[in-house]
Amino acid sequence: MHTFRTHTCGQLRSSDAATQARLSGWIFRKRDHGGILFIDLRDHYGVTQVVVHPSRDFFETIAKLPLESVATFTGEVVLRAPETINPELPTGEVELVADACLVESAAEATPIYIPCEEEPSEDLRLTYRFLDLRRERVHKNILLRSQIIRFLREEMWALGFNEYQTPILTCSSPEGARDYLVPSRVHHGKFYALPQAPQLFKQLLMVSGFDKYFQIAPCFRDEDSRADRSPGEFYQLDIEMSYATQDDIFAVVEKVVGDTFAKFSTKQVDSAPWIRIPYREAILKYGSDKPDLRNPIVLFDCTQLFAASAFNAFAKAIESGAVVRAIPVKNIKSKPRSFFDKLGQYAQTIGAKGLGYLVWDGENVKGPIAKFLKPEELVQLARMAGAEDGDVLFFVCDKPAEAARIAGDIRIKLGKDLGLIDPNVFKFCWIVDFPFFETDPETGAVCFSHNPFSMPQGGPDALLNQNPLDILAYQYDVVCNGIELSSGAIRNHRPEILFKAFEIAGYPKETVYEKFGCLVNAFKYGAPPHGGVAPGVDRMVMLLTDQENIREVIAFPMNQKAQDLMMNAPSEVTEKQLRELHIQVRGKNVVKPNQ
RNA sequence: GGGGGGGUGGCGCAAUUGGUUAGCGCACCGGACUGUCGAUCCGGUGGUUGCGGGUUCGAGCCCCGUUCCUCCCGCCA
Repeated sequence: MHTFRTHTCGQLRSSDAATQARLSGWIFRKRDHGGILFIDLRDHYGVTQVVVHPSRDFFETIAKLPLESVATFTGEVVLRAPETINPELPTGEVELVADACLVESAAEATPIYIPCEEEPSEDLRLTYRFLDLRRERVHKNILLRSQIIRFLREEMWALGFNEYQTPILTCSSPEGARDYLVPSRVHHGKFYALPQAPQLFKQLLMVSGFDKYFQIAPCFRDEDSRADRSPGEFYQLDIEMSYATQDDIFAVVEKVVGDTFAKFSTKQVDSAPWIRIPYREAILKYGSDKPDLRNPIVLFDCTQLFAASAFNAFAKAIESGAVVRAIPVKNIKSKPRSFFDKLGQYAQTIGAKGLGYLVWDGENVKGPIAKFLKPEELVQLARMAGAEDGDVLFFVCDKPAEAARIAGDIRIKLGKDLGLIDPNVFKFCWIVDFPFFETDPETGAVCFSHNPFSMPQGGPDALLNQNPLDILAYQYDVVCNGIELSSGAIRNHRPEILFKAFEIAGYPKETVYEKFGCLVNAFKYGAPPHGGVAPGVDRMVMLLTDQENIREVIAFPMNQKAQDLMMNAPSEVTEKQLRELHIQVRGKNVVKPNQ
């Protein structure tokens, strides 16, 4: 009688030699020598080599058993001969010599070969996600996600925050993203909505006196996806604090997010406090409100210089409202003509009318637009850019928003193409001082630029006495390596300021009550000043695992068209279900009864 | 809604830019092999090149339509 200890496939070491062990797992790889069979047995914890000798009665069975079948082996842990040690494996100094074997579950040939290094197509991976998740890279991502979420909770608890749950079935909110609607069976013709964020609830918790709230909160938005934005649903580390200033909130995020990045990555992480960049400065210098600060290129404006220049293409555009943004790049004069041509072509594909440039070459300044500029203008540009021999200035001329977008895009492309971006650092920044109002590009009327519930800087006085377009909000974003991690704000907890703000945006008091009655009502009964922030969990994990796509860090993601290919969601429902919900579907996608 | 890229055996890719029988690696099947670890060696099965039409002596490649995936713009307070 042997006594077997059950081990994981990542566990056995040389110290376990000569003991009896039981291992269960998937048959990851087989090496069949006819006279001896090696099996790499895999589970969540690792891989261990199992040796099967031909004298065993299960030898033939195992030799023919397809990969990815699940089996349990028992036998002796044996120290490997020195020349057969596998230094790649933590378990590589030993192997299990199988005495007995039980096939737990024979597999069919899998559509995805689990040890493969090439990426299977997205469709296939999502349809067979349960197999895709067996692959080491994705499996590790999901495990790391779990560990990160645990760490985030521990950090929040350590700072005195408590986690509270908020409803998943709530009411549709008139602002923001499209809602996912859920029809009510009991209330004919009425709908719940899934929360875009627990925004109102966390503010109401502040009114109720829970002064330090957090939640790993699911959020639902019916908007189109991007590589860093999963369709339908995502998770936020939702945070709200009473009596907090903007600096207090920043300190919490710098601690929690900073610690998390330091713990789960070997990359260099900015120490607190992180750089703060006013919104308008970010648009000017980086062409974006989510700048990648690893990229050394910093844009600047040279509208005035070109307005007075003899370069009519720009001068005329400037007369009708265009601006000129310069993109300075160090030491690329030796790039071939094709480099500049291709960049110009790229600029056109993203909507630029052209891409002028100047090359500082020794004593001369060359380039297609050089002949239109006077020597003193070139000197002035060189001074503005700090341009020296070898440097190049690219120019984008367009309406302000377009010029910023295009120049920002080219800045990013140059950063990537020229290898200017250090892959081994995380660069954080706060984007602050968002404008409270903006003009609607279509109607020209004043409207909220971002979040109507944030506190205007300067309070009621600013609302009464300042030009609305000059008013800034206590509103901020956290950006890391060009990815927006989080938005937040100090909230407007005073009804009279809220009413005034909505009045400027053209809404009467009644509208505020109608749309946001619950919040305003709650604020009437004594509301603490409060503010918060909500770093995106998926995006943090994405950055920490160096993934280009957010699907890589979500166990069961939907595809770009918001379909779950594995579960076949969304799906048609029966007529009975629809009848109960008082819903009639136009068109043909209705399943007949009893299906 | 718009723009870019893509769809070739089960999987990942190629096809000298319109030219012979559509190749390669992995997986799979059969055989050999007692120390491999992405085992190796020998042999084999498997393709209506997403779908429909067109141009041509000839189409995986060109044209038109359509569909699916992906990236981006719009959108995401």
